[in-house]
Amino acid sequence: ITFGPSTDDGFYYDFAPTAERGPFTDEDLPLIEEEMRRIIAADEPLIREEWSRADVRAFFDKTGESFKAEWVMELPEGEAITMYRSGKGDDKWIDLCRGPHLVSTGKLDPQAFKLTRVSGAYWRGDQANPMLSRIYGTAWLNKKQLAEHLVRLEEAAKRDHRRIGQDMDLFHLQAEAHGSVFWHPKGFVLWRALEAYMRRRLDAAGYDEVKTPQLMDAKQWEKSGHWGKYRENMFVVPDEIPSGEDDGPVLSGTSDLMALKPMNCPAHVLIFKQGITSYRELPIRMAEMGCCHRNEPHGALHGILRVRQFTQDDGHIFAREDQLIDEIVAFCDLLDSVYRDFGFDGYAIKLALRPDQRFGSDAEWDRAEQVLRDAVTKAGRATVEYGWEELPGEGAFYAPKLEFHLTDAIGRTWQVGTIQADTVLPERLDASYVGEDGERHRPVMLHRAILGTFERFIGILIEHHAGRFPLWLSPVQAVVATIVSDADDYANQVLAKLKAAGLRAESDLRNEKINYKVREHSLAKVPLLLVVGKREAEERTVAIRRLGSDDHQKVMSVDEAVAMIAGEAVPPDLR
RNA sequence: GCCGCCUUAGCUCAGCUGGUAGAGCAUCGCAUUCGUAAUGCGGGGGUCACAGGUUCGAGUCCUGUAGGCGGCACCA
Repeated sequence: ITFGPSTDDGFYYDFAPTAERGPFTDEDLPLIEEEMRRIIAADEPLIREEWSRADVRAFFDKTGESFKAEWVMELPEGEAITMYRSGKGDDKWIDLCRGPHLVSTGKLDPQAFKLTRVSGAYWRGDQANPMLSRIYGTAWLNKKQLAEHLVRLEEAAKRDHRRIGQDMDLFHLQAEAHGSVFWHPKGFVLWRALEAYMRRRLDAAGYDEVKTPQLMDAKQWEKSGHWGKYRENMFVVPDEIPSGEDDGPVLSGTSDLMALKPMNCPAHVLIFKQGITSYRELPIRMAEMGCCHRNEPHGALHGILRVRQFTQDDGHIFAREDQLIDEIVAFCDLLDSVYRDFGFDGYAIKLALRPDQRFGSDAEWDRAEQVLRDAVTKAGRATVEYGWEELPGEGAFYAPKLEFHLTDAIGRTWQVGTIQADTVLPERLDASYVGEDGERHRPVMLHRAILGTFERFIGILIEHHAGRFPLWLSPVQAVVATIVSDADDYANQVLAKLKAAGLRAESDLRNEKINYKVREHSLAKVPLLLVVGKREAEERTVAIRRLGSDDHQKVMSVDEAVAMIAGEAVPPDLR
């Protein structure tokens, strides 16, 4: 049984495995390709026919194609249904398809397609249904286009953050802490640059930074609603290990339970609830570089883009209804400015609407969704350039979400930033402020993040820049490389001046040819190479080579060079 | 979690149908002081992911486990 929708760069077919014929494997692909070429070579006409729904149903019942039989019954009754037919005798083939098709199989270029992979996919995208065997392929007008496409894929693979993370010694992952990142010194330099930058931006935007507990009593998670809706994904521990028996931790029984926080919002509400808040104090913008744990399904983990322990640049804005639009617009502008500073000109904005499983009334959801919609429109970003679309059913259980997406090296999109208008959690956790009228009112809580998580954002940043970070983010900004050992002392002086200027610099005094050093530091993606030989040592100069520029070295005095580099290395928000 | 594939030296990989492990780079040592993308020679380095099994004999075959990759499902 086949279904063949097209994808961005090709097509896929789903097959229902049978008792005799299990799921397809990689080994099947060449055989199937060969068969496809044979069909193309046969140059069979593809004939369109119109059938009644009942006839189609009867046909698939007869051939035992139960999935198609099920499918066809959902097409409109009175309309003609198109079937395509080709071949004769043993090769006879007929199938349900909306079309259109080529007039004949021979119109295809037999060398311009390739089957790329097999995978499983649930029938109708539902985990409760049987799994079909899916074959992906890519198809082009001619052999040359196909070859170019395959080269593009190879190029993209080189930008993979996992590849670059290893090559540049930024981080690693290992089974003993599966789903959590080991940040190496160079990777953590990036992290710290990001963190320092975000902290400055948030300070300037009127946020107050806080720090909240990793572990909280399960009862608190029950109140917030996470225990009911999210427990599967939470790491739970007993708050006391029973003594006397050395049977190890007990996760049931009389011990009270604690849970590692999967998000920071409830803790922020608890801070908000300390004391009494006046309407005059709103909005309160609370920020936290919050480390969270989520027990994600194994198959969901992906490099550092989807992990089980991560740190969010989280924040919650407690606001009055009349402040919401302005706050959301201000957030959109802040986020835009941040993304641009990191070199992302393009990103997509989606509005994720109420899911089936949710808290709160329909009226609240109507309002919350409309506030987000209005704010994006007011910010001028509900447009095609921003890939604006609404996603029914994709919201969080407590609030609709604006999602901000960036794209990885091979074109997959990842949600990074978000802002969510939530009335449910303030209600459940009984957060209130005193209004102008002296009465208690519920604030709206805007959950928001710009980077999303440091892990994912750094992963995307790596792929976006292919490891060639802007100077202010580069783990190693400059290397002073000597040509002869007579220049060692001078090189050390240059290095000291770079470090005194606050730059991340290293020296390379090894007894190696300059060609070797240039190659090595270029491959390591060091943005600036300061070459010093006998001549520079005598003249107190350096020859600067920029990454990627072939032999356009500039010679200048050390002080001039240090001042220039220090100027370029200033983070964009401080320029 | 589901489907398929993968796991050999620090890295990238080779090891035919089972006969007891190899290369390049990296590392270490020696020589070389050489002006913008790889200087030469030599040395060291592996329980072949882990645990069982089949076999006279397993990197190679089988089973299980753990990771990884590509999808699917999930993503508060």
